[in-house]
Amino acid sequence: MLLSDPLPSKPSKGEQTRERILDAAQAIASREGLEGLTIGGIAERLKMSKSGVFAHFGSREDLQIAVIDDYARRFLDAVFFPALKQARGLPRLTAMFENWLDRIQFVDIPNGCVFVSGAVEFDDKEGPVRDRMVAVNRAWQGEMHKAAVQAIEVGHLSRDCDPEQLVFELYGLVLSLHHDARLLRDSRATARARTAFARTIGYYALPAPLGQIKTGRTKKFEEKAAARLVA
Amino acid sequence: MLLSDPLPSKPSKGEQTRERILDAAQAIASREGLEGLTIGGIAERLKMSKSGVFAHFGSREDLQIAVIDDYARRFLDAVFFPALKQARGLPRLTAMFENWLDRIQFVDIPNGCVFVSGAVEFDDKEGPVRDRMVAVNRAWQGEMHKAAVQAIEVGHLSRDCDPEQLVFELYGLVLSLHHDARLLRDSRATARARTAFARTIGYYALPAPLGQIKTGRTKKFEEKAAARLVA
DNA sequence: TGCGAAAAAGCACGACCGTTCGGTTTATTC
DNA sequence: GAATAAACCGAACGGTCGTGCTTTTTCGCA
Repeated sequence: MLLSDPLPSKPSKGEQTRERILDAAQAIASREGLEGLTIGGIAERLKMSKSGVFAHFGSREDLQIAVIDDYARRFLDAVFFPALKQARGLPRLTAMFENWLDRIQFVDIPNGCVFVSGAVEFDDKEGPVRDRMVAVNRAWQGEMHKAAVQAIEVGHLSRDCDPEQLVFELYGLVLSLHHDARLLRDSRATARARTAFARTIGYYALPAPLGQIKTGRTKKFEEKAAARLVA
Repeated sequence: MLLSDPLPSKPSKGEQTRERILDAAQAIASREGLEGLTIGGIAERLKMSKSGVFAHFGSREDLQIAVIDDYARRFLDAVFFPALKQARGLPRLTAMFENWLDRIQFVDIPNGCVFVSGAVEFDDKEGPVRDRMVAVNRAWQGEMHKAAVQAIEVGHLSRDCDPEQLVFELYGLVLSLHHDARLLRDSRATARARTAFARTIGYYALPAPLGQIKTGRTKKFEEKAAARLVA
């Protein structure tokens, strides 16, 4: 990948501001939730007119959906795809969780997580926004599930381990972290999530090679991860 | 406790409708969240005028706080106080979690949980509503913590068990249950939470008396619990 | 039964919401 | 540089929100 993206040769004016709008919307939705996202709020932040902002999306609903997609893209870019560089099994599963923790700690704790707030806001509101919310959620849980299955297949985790059960528990750790860190402002929450992850994995891990599995968190890895989070 | 409460001899008309308002507010806040709670919505549901509803609370904020307090009272009545009838240690801790699961399954899954939605809605909004939300949350986590400490003291759980860590993990199970059951509509979530609870407790439990500890869930207990949930 | 107080209603206000529309400015293409 | 298209603005509409005021209805009690 080159420094200057060659594919879209000239990002037109409209696409440029569309990106700026999406950025602003992302920032607002993080703090106020998808329901707190208003056209006027974006316009004020961007010093544009409401109608100017509105014209880029057919409706507020389409804007909310675009924010969800945008958030999902950033999330997967920072959490999932880098983990694919790790070997199948526990290294990859661990990398996914660790990247997730980093993302939560450095991005979602200060700003708020659209997955978490959106899940609560739309769990009872039928419609296309909810549908998209469910879709991206299932996609991420599906990747976690796949990684867990691979960890069983390669012999890192016991065959007694139910992958869906494991995903359920890991997801709960992140939700509890989000809850304690944001509502209760407990700075020890991240450490607790990490401790619980180790204990949970340790329970399902096959005893023999447990201590030998490398998680792939080298110094260079850490640096790259930190750089990704900024973007 | 008698069938007819003797203390407030005559519930005045005002207090009666205040209760009706609180009931309606509870129902709406469960589905729409505390931010979706509107004076007009309550008035419509109760076939009253907006101003008639408004007069019972000085402001919308006070109404939201009243809803939080009311929800906390019902929650503790259904989940916490009945568990105090169980012996200290694992029986009581287990009863608290099981009552919590029942509450989630039969009340919060269909309607939505104010603790969960409120935590997300107000984790970034400074003010008295957030403060109250934090207070009731700390109170409940504090009771869980106390029960965990007692379980260690009486020798049901290992001294290596960090009570705060345990509360963190149990809270996560309930959050994950709420997430999967409400957003993804996965009916197996309750079973997963129960499985994870057993595994977590099993990890910290002292090996010797584990199988002998009674959880106190007799048939009569189940009937009483079911009756409580209706109220 | 009547009277004072409490409760509810009626009405209006200012603020903000998403959305529409006609006109103006800016960018892109020949 | 002119012609065409895309981008943007400003004003306005209908609607909902919380919240004050004033009036009417209803309740509770002597």
